Amino acid sequence: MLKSIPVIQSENCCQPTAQPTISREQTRIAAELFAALADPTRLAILNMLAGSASEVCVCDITSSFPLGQPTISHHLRLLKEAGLVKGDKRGKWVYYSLVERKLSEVRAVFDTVLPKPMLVK
Amino acid sequence: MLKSIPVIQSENCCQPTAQPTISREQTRIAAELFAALADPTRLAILNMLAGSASEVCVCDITSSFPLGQPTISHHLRLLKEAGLVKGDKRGKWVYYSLVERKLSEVRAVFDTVLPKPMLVK
DNA sequence: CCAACGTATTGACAAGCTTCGATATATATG
DNA sequence: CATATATATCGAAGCTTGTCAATACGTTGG
Repeated sequence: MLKSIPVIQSENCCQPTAQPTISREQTRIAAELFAALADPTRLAILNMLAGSASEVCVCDITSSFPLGQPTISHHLRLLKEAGLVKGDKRGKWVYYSLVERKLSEVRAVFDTVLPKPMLVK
Repeated sequence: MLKSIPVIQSENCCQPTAQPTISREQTRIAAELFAALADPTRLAILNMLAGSASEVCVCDITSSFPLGQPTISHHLRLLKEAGLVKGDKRGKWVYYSLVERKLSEVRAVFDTVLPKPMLVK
Protein backbone atom coordinates (compact mmCIF):
# COMPACT_ATOMS: atom_id res chain seq x y z
CA MET A 1 0.00 0.00 0.00
CA LEU A 2 1.36 3.27 -1.05
CA LYS A 3 1.66 6.15 1.29
CA SER A 4 0.60 9.40 -0.28
CA ILE A 5 3.46 11.40 -1.57
CA PRO A 6 4.18 14.16 0.93
CA VAL A 7 3.54 17.62 -0.41
CA ILE A 8 6.80 19.34 0.30
CA GLN A 9 5.71 22.88 -0.43
CA SER A 10 2.47 23.23 1.38
CA GLU A 11 2.00 26.80 0.15
CA ASN A 12 4.21 28.39 -2.38
CA CYS A 13 4.37 32.08 -2.96
CA CYS A 14 4.48 32.20 -6.70
CA GLN A 15 5.18 30.80 -10.12
CA PRO A 16 8.64 29.98 -11.41
CA THR A 17 10.88 32.94 -11.03
CA ALA A 18 10.87 35.76 -13.55
CA GLN A 19 14.51 36.59 -14.06
CA PRO A 20 15.82 39.93 -15.22
CA THR A 21 16.20 40.01 -19.01
CA ILE A 22 19.18 42.34 -18.97
CA SER A 23 22.70 41.75 -17.73
CA ARG A 24 24.26 43.15 -14.60
CA GLU A 25 26.63 45.07 -16.84
CA GLN A 26 23.77 46.63 -18.78
CA THR A 27 22.07 47.79 -15.62
CA ARG A 28 25.36 49.27 -14.40
CA ILE A 29 25.77 51.33 -17.55
CA ALA A 30 22.13 52.37 -17.59
CA ALA A 31 22.29 53.40 -13.93
CA GLU A 32 25.30 55.61 -14.68
CA LEU A 33 23.35 57.34 -17.43
CA PHE A 34 20.38 58.00 -15.18
CA ALA A 35 22.69 59.17 -12.41
CA ALA A 36 23.95 61.87 -14.74
CA LEU A 37 20.34 63.04 -15.02
CA ALA A 38 19.62 62.77 -11.31
CA ASP A 39 20.44 66.35 -10.39
CA PRO A 40 18.27 69.45 -10.80
CA THR A 41 21.14 71.65 -11.89
CA ARG A 42 22.30 69.23 -14.55
CA LEU A 43 18.77 68.84 -15.86
CA ALA A 44 18.41 72.62 -16.04
CA ILE A 45 21.70 72.87 -17.90
CA LEU A 46 20.59 70.23 -20.38
CA ASN A 47 17.31 72.05 -20.74
CA MET A 48 19.14 75.32 -21.47
CA LEU A 49 21.19 73.61 -24.12
CA ALA A 50 18.10 72.00 -25.61
CA GLY A 51 16.36 75.36 -25.73
CA SER A 52 19.19 77.16 -27.40
CA ALA A 53 19.42 77.10 -31.14
CA SER A 54 23.18 76.72 -30.95
CA GLU A 55 25.91 76.27 -28.39
CA VAL A 56 25.89 77.99 -25.03
CA CYS A 57 28.87 79.66 -23.41
CA VAL A 58 29.82 78.55 -19.91
CA CYS A 59 29.51 82.12 -18.70
CA ASP A 60 25.84 82.11 -19.70
CA ILE A 61 25.25 78.90 -17.87
CA THR A 62 27.08 80.08 -14.77
CA SER A 63 25.12 83.30 -14.65
CA SER A 64 21.82 81.41 -14.82
CA PHE A 65 22.27 79.59 -11.52
CA PRO A 66 22.75 80.63 -7.92
CA LEU A 67 25.83 78.43 -7.74
CA GLY A 68 29.52 79.10 -7.87
CA GLN A 69 31.48 78.81 -11.10
CA PRO A 70 33.45 75.75 -9.93
CA THR A 71 30.19 73.98 -9.18
CA ILE A 72 28.83 74.59 -12.66
CA SER A 73 32.13 73.50 -14.11
CA HIS A 74 31.87 70.32 -12.08
CA HIS A 75 28.38 69.57 -13.39
CA LEU A 76 29.48 70.24 -16.94
CA ARG A 77 32.28 67.78 -16.44
CA LEU A 78 29.91 65.09 -15.23
CA LEU A 79 27.59 65.71 -18.19
CA LYS A 80 30.54 65.51 -20.54
CA GLU A 81 31.82 62.32 -18.96
CA ALA A 82 28.37 60.83 -19.37
CA GLY A 83 28.61 61.72 -23.06
CA LEU A 84 25.51 63.90 -22.91
CA VAL A 85 27.22 67.15 -23.85
CA LYS A 86 30.35 68.26 -25.56
CA GLY A 87 32.44 71.37 -25.03
CA ASP A 88 34.18 73.39 -27.65
CA LYS A 89 36.90 75.77 -26.60
CA ARG A 90 37.27 78.88 -28.73
CA GLY A 91 39.54 81.57 -27.40
CA LYS A 92 38.86 82.25 -23.76
CA TRP A 93 35.44 80.73 -23.97
CA VAL A 94 34.04 77.24 -23.95
CA TYR A 95 30.79 76.52 -25.71
CA TYR A 96 28.70 73.55 -24.71
CA SER A 97 26.07 71.73 -26.72
CA LEU A 98 24.01 68.56 -26.52
CA VAL A 99 25.08 65.25 -27.97
CA GLU A 100 21.77 64.29 -29.55
CA ARG A 101 22.92 60.77 -30.28
CA LYS A 102 23.47 60.13 -26.60
CA LEU A 103 20.08 61.54 -25.69
CA SER A 104 18.46 59.11 -28.09
CA GLU A 105 20.48 56.41 -26.42
CA VAL A 106 19.00 57.34 -23.06
CA ARG A 107 15.51 56.87 -24.45
CA ALA A 108 16.54 53.56 -25.95
CA VAL A 109 18.10 52.40 -22.70
CA PHE A 110 14.93 53.24 -20.83
CA ASP A 111 12.89 51.21 -23.27
CA THR A 112 15.31 48.29 -22.99
CA VAL A 113 15.09 48.19 -19.23
CA LEU A 114 11.38 48.84 -19.28
CA PRO A 115 9.90 47.66 -22.55
CA LYS A 116 6.35 48.81 -22.96
CA PRO A 117 3.99 45.93 -22.29
CA MET A 118 3.15 44.14 -25.49
CA LEU A 119 -0.42 44.62 -26.51
CA VAL A 120 -2.11 41.28 -26.79
CA LYS A 121 -3.80 41.06 -30.09
CA MET B 1 33.80 115.22 -38.03
CA LEU B 2 32.37 112.25 -36.21
CA LYS B 3 34.51 109.97 -34.20
CA SER B 4 33.55 106.38 -34.63
CA ILE B 5 31.30 105.11 -31.89
CA PRO B 6 33.46 103.13 -29.49
CA VAL B 7 32.62 99.48 -29.39
CA ILE B 8 32.12 98.92 -25.71
CA GLN B 9 32.21 95.17 -25.76
CA SER B 10 35.24 94.54 -27.85
CA GLU B 11 34.62 90.81 -27.80
CA ASN B 12 31.57 89.25 -26.31
CA CYS B 13 31.24 85.56 -25.73
CA CYS B 14 27.77 85.00 -27.06
CA GLN B 15 24.24 85.99 -27.93
CA PRO B 16 21.59 86.95 -25.39
CA THR B 17 21.28 84.26 -22.82
CA ALA B 18 19.23 81.17 -23.43
CA GLN B 19 17.37 80.62 -20.20
CA PRO B 20 16.06 77.27 -18.98
CA THR B 21 12.49 76.71 -20.10
CA ILE B 22 11.50 74.69 -17.06
CA SER B 23 11.16 75.75 -13.45
CA ARG B 24 13.49 74.93 -10.62
CA GLU B 25 10.67 72.94 -9.07
CA GLN B 26 10.19 70.90 -12.22
CA THR B 27 13.86 70.01 -12.37
CA ARG B 28 13.78 69.00 -8.72
CA ILE B 29 10.92 66.61 -9.30
CA ALA B 30 12.44 65.25 -12.49
CA ALA B 31 15.79 64.73 -10.77
CA GLU B 32 14.10 62.70 -8.05
CA LEU B 33 12.52 60.48 -10.66
CA PHE B 34 15.82 59.87 -12.38
CA ALA B 35 17.50 59.28 -9.05
CA ALA B 36 15.11 56.40 -8.47
CA LEU B 37 16.42 54.90 -11.70
CA ALA B 38 20.06 55.60 -10.95
CA ASP B 39 20.91 52.27 -9.36
CA PRO B 40 21.69 48.96 -11.08
CA THR B 41 19.73 46.89 -8.60
CA ARG B 42 16.63 49.03 -8.90
CA LEU B 43 16.82 48.92 -12.69
CA ALA B 44 17.14 45.15 -12.58
CA ILE B 45 14.13 44.92 -10.28
CA LEU B 46 12.09 47.09 -12.61
CA ASN B 47 13.24 44.95 -15.50
CA MET B 48 12.14 41.80 -13.67
CA LEU B 49 8.74 43.30 -13.07
CA ALA B 50 8.50 44.41 -16.69
CA GLY B 51 9.40 40.93 -17.88
CA SER B 52 6.90 39.15 -15.70
CA ALA B 53 3.39 38.72 -16.98
CA SER B 54 2.03 39.46 -13.54
CA GLU B 55 3.20 40.50 -10.12
CA VAL B 56 6.41 39.25 -8.58
CA CYS B 57 6.84 38.08 -5.01
CA VAL B 58 9.54 39.73 -2.91
CA CYS B 59 11.09 36.34 -2.24
CA ASP B 60 11.67 35.89 -5.97
CA ILE B 61 13.30 39.28 -6.22
CA THR B 62 15.46 38.70 -3.18
CA SER B 63 16.66 35.36 -4.49
CA SER B 64 17.68 36.92 -7.79
CA PHE B 65 20.32 39.20 -6.34
CA PRO B 66 23.49 38.71 -4.33
CA LEU B 67 22.20 41.17 -1.76
CA GLY B 68 20.64 40.84 1.63
CA GLN B 69 16.88 40.83 2.08
CA PRO B 70 16.84 44.19 3.91
CA THR B 71 18.71 45.76 1.02
CA ILE B 72 16.15 44.56 -1.51
CA SER B 73 13.40 45.75 0.78
CA HIS B 74 15.08 49.13 0.90
CA HIS B 75 15.23 49.38 -2.89
CA LEU B 76 11.61 48.33 -3.18
CA ARG B 77 10.69 51.06 -0.77
CA LEU B 78 12.51 53.69 -2.82
CA LEU B 79 10.84 52.47 -6.00
CA LYS B 80 7.48 52.58 -4.27
CA GLU B 81 8.11 56.08 -2.91
CA ALA B 82 9.01 57.19 -6.43
CA GLY B 83 5.65 55.83 -7.51
CA LEU B 84 7.22 53.44 -9.99
CA VAL B 85 5.97 50.25 -8.36
CA LYS B 86 3.25 49.18 -6.02
CA GLY B 87 3.16 46.36 -3.51
CA ASP B 88 0.26 44.15 -2.68
CA LYS B 89 0.33 42.16 0.53
CA ARG B 90 -1.47 38.81 0.43
CA GLY B 91 -0.94 36.58 3.39
CA LYS B 92 2.73 36.34 4.28
CA TRP B 93 3.79 37.51 0.87
CA VAL B 94 4.05 40.84 -0.86
CA TYR B 95 3.69 41.03 -4.60
CA TYR B 96 5.17 43.94 -6.51
CA SER B 97 4.23 45.23 -9.92
CA LEU B 98 4.97 48.21 -12.13
CA VAL B 99 2.91 51.36 -12.18
CA GLU B 100 2.72 51.83 -15.94
CA ARG B 101 1.29 55.31 -15.63
CA LYS B 102 4.37 56.47 -13.77
CA LEU B 103 6.66 54.92 -16.35
CA SER B 104 4.92 56.86 -19.06
CA GLU B 105 5.40 59.93 -16.93
CA VAL B 106 9.14 59.32 -16.85
CA ARG B 107 9.21 59.30 -20.63
CA ALA B 108 7.15 62.49 -20.70
CA VAL B 109 9.40 64.19 -18.16
CA PHE B 110 12.45 63.31 -20.19
CA ASP B 111 10.89 64.83 -23.28
CA THR B 112 9.92 67.96 -21.34
CA VAL B 113 13.43 68.53 -20.08
CA LEU B 114 14.96 67.55 -23.39
CA PRO B 115 12.49 68.17 -26.17
CA LYS B 116 13.65 66.69 -29.40
CA PRO B 117 14.99 69.42 -31.65
CA MET B 118 12.28 70.72 -33.92
CA LEU B 119 12.82 69.80 -37.51
CA VAL B 120 13.02 72.90 -39.61
CA LYS B 121 10.64 72.60 -42.47
C1' DC C 1 -0.83 30.78 22.22
C1' DC C 2 3.75 29.62 20.23
C1' DA C 3 6.94 28.84 16.62
C1' DA C 4 8.16 29.56 11.90
C1' DC C 5 8.35 32.31 8.08
C1' DG C 6 8.22 36.50 4.85
C1' DT C 7 8.93 41.21 4.86
C1' DA C 8 9.91 45.81 6.84
C1' DT C 9 12.43 48.84 9.89
C1' DT C 10 16.38 50.45 12.55
C1' DG C 11 21.02 51.79 13.33
C1' DA C 12 25.61 51.84 11.77
C1' DC C 13 29.27 52.44 8.51
C1' DA C 14 31.76 53.36 4.24
C1' DA C 15 31.54 55.46 -0.03
C1' DG C 16 30.00 58.96 -2.96
C1' DC C 17 27.98 63.50 -4.15
C1' DT C 18 27.25 68.57 -4.12
C1' DT C 19 29.05 72.56 -2.87
C1' DC C 20 32.49 75.91 -1.72
C1' DG C 21 36.97 78.72 -1.52
C1' DA C 22 41.45 78.70 -3.18
C1' DT C 23 44.28 77.98 -6.84
C1' DA C 24 45.88 76.55 -11.46
C1' DT C 25 45.71 76.90 -16.49
C1' DA C 26 45.03 79.07 -20.74
C1' DT C 27 44.01 82.86 -23.67
C1' DA C 28 43.78 87.66 -24.91
C1' DT C 29 45.38 92.47 -24.11
C1' DG C 30 48.37 96.28 -23.00
C1' DC D 1 56.28 90.24 -20.15
C1' DA D 2 52.43 91.57 -16.92
C1' DT D 3 47.75 91.69 -16.27
C1' DA D 4 42.94 90.48 -16.77
C1' DT D 5 39.53 87.16 -17.84
C1' DA D 6 37.28 82.51 -18.62
C1' DT D 7 37.30 78.02 -17.23
C1' DA D 8 39.13 73.93 -14.82
C1' DT D 9 41.06 71.54 -10.93
C1' DC D 10 41.96 70.68 -6.03
C1' DG D 11 40.90 69.87 -1.25
C1' DA D 12 37.67 69.94 2.30
C1' DA D 13 32.98 70.04 4.65
C1' DG D 14 28.45 68.32 5.00
C1' DC D 15 24.92 65.52 3.34
C1' DT D 16 22.99 61.43 1.03
C1' DT D 17 23.14 56.64 -0.42
C1' DG D 18 23.90 51.52 -0.50
C1' DT D 19 24.74 47.89 2.30
C1' DC D 20 24.67 44.99 6.32
C1' DA D 21 23.38 42.77 10.94
C1' DA D 22 19.99 42.90 14.24
C1' DT D 23 15.45 43.30 15.27
C1' DA D 24 10.46 44.21 14.76
C1' DC D 25 6.07 43.20 12.62
C1' DG D 26 2.44 40.43 10.70
C1' DT D 27 0.63 36.04 9.07
C1' DT D 28 0.20 31.08 9.05
C1' DG D 29 0.23 26.52 11.07
C1' DG D 30 0.46 23.62 14.96
